[in-house]
Amino acid sequence: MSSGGCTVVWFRRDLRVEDNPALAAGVRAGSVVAVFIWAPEEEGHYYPGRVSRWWLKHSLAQLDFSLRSLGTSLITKRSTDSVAALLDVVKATGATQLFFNHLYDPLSLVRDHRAKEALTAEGIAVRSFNADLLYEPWKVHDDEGRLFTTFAAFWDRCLTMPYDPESPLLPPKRITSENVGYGEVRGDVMPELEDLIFFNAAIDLDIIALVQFWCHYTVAIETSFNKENCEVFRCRPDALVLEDDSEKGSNALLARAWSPGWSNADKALTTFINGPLIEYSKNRRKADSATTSFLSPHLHFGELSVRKVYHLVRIKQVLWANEGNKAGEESVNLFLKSIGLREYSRYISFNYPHSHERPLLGHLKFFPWVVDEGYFKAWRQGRTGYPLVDAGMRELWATGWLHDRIRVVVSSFFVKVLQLPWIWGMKYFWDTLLDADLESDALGWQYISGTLPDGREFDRIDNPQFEGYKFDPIGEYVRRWLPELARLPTEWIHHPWNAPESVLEAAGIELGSNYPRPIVGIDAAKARLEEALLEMWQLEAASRAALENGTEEGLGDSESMPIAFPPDIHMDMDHEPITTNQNTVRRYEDQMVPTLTSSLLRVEEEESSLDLRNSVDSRAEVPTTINQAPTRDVFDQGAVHTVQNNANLSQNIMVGIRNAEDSTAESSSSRRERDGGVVPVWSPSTSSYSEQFGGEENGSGTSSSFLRRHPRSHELMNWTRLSQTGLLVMFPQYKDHKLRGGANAAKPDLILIGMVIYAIILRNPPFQKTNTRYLRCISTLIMYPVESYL
DNA sequence: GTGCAGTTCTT
DNA sequence: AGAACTGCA
Repeated sequence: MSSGGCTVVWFRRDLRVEDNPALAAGVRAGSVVAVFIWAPEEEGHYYPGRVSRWWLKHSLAQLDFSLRSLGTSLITKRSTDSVAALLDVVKATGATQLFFNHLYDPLSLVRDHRAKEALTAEGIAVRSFNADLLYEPWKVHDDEGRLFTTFAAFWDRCLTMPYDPESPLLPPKRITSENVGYGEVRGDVMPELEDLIFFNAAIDLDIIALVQFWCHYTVAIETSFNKENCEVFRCRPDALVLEDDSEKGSNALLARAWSPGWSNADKALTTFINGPLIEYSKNRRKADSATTSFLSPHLHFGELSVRKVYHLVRIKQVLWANEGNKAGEESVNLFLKSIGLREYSRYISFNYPHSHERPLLGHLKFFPWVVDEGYFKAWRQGRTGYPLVDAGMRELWATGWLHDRIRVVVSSFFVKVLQLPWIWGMKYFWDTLLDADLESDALGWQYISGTLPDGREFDRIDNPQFEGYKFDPIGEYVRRWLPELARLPTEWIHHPWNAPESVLEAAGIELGSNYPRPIVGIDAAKARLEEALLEMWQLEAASRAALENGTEEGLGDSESMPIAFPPDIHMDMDHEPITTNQNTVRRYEDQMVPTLTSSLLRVEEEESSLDLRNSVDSRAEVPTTINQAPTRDVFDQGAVHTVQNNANLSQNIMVGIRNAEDSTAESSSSRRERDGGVVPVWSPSTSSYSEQFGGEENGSGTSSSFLRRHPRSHELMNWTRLSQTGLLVMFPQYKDHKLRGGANAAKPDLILIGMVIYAIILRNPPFQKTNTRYLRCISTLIMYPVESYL
């Protein structure tokens, strides 16, 4: 190979252009081919969950966007074997070097080693860098060169290392790209538009992102329609199928609370450092506060460099220290500690590669876990009977997010009260958390489970009732996520099982039907835990004896069986077939899932109130009345009322979208706006909408078969034939808009809007039956962000 | 300085 | 649960 060959920069969990050492080195060396390989099968049990893939998808899109503005683009490949895919890329481009940044989870360590060997054997120069940590795991050890086994000592050493973490690198000014590999992956225009639709439907918070997408797509659409062919999109990251159709509806909601991508990450960091950081230590106690950094998903995907975080935060700390601001200084220490825990999780993972599947303390492997899928399910669904735990689990399910405190509460409950194997809980976190991170979560669960040298004592049980009053003193958080308890006085909110009958009645709660009784009593749990520990020590002693007698071979820690994985969990685990049994109440409970409402969507007043008759009525058709009362009563008050009205409309739309995607879905996601602008409502999810719009009750009817019959019906439309005046007839409210100056220039914009709306209609049979007024509501929803941009 | 009660934190 | 820390007499 000639020395002038280009460099392949292999992106993984370092999806940023700033402070990316591999990219920077590649740019320095000449021209660059940026590659991302999607090979989730390599992750085995840890196939990324729905929300995690959603994040990745958008993060990749933004990385691609940035790379494009620098002169290259991101080539994405779908593969089942990353190393083979890399070899392909190298061969196709004639690259002579491969650069990438380190990862520290066991799977990546093995894979990256393999990549290094395979490519080196082909004569490729392979170099790897540290982009994920302040200090590489092999650089931190005590004075005798031994590894640390407790966090405090580890972190102390990190903070007193003789040299500072590397300073962050600036983004490259431009990237010389190698014009090979283009055209290899060809998207067509319609899948792109689908993304746009969901993007738009969910965007109204993030104008910046909209502008980016808007420019990007407008150009693309103009070109494609002038040419009458759709090959403008090449090598788009979206060509990877990171979310399937049944997931898009739920995912659309995530975009309201989160903005993936490295430049958004950067903004989030700035916002945090200039805002909540100073109060970090004061506020960290509340479960519901919006004062955490919200940076974890950004950090997981490497959109943000920890070194940059570290340096910026330290600068603030020095500043506050000089001002004598004790609280601010303390806040920074605390925040850095959580960065330190992330650091430590990599350290542990690297040095003890089995830490994600095996307790670090040997004797714990003898603990007799309770293998009870019923408990497991109750926990996942937030039906354990302990309000704080249930509220947390429902928030997790609905939003993919949990405050750290609540993570501790629910996982500690899982391990200590239910005594389910922690690996199950970890797997569920992996599947549902937006910031799912193997190393961090393994560390967290090991800590909670007491399987670390410095973890919690194993025989300690935290009482969710007391924790409840500690983290959620007035029950605000519980009421938000468990509307069925909303009318319960604060005195009883964290222990409804003690409340007098009259109080429960007044609150509309019937324990055991409306809201469950505690699944396990704390005292019973304590007794069982003691027994289990006794058994564990006996087993351990027996095993040691057996080992000493040599009657058992190879029972060393390194060879013991890891705990088995849970039976398959699906994100949509609530999708049980609707049984036709007579027990309506039970049935209703099982299907109780969150749905979204939002106050953020702007709808013209009159329109919404009219159309809401429909949706409210349809809700009344839900086959139970038990929960109707509390839900309504809570929200049918004053100002909240209008909020809910608007919210219902959006809910209707979202559910409509979802039903079209997956008509069996009884569930739709819900979310919480960080600053509380949204009222979530728990409602029975029985397919009232598909009923209303002509589906059978089990939803397997119209909508899905419509899509089956017309899988790509939206492609049949030739958009160039839509006249501008035609569009203005459809959407007269925009006739006064000066769209990008000049009538001709306006056309692509209107076409785009038209396409979006039309595609929504085509994809959603419910809307086909609605009138034009409703249509205009929808267009208003979609146009709102466009208007702000224009 | 001492003793006590209440609080806060534990990776 | 227990150590460490607070405020107060």
